[in-house]
Amino acid sequence: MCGRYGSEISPEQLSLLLDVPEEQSAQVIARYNIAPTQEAPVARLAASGSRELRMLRWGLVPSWSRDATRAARLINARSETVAEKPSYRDAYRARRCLVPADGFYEWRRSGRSRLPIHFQRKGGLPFAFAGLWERWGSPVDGADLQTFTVLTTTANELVGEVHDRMPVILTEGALDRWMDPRSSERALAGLLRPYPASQMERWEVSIRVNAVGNDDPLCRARQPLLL
DNA sequence: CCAGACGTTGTT
DNA sequence: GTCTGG
DNA sequence: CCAGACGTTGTT
DNA sequence: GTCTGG
Repeated sequence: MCGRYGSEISPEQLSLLLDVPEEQSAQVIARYNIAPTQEAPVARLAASGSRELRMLRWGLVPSWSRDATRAARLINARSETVAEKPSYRDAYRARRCLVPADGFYEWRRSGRSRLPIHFQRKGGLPFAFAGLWERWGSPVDGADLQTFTVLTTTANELVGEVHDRMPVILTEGALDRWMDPRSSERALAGLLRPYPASQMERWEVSIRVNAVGNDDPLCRARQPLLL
């Protein structure tokens, strides 16, 4: 699965990767420990028909939710069932998005402790998670909350040694196909595959990434072997 | 008909 | 909002 | 995902 | 153990 990630991508790279205006990507800062309930940049189709980059909250809240308090639960959507699940199916049809990143964390349980491992494309190349976004308006106070979730699939061999699920990573042509409103459901399903293990790398990092308040390059620094 | 769920993960 | 269970 | 709270009263 | 907040 994917419950934390990082995005150290320059505005130029972001605009190139996502096809969004530079005046929007220029506002985005590098992050090393993005956690559920926090705001993060997401590329989506604007009303004009072109793409826009907007800050949305991680943790999808379905439009029919009574309240937004359980949002932090829906940080991931299983790609195998996303087209049918009531919480996701409308967004899957009409509100797919791209979540820029250049790495993510998985935790290995060792007794009582949880040891984080950083995963990235070889060389740290940027990519996008396949995402969905949703709009929720409180009937009471007129709030307009916009949220997103990250799709997951079966883990590849590299991630599988830690967890059986991993986020869906999109690169190159897959980004446009994911975002194309005309893509068939069959075509979309074909994109929701594990990214090849041969094109990824991983290493252990410090448990300082466990605390959401730590958000700096040290979060992804290689952890020297400790006794 | 109304009431209640609607999700993922991990662990047992 | 929509579906399932009672 | 992990960390931290999980309760009430009264006082500052 | 379970829920909420970040």
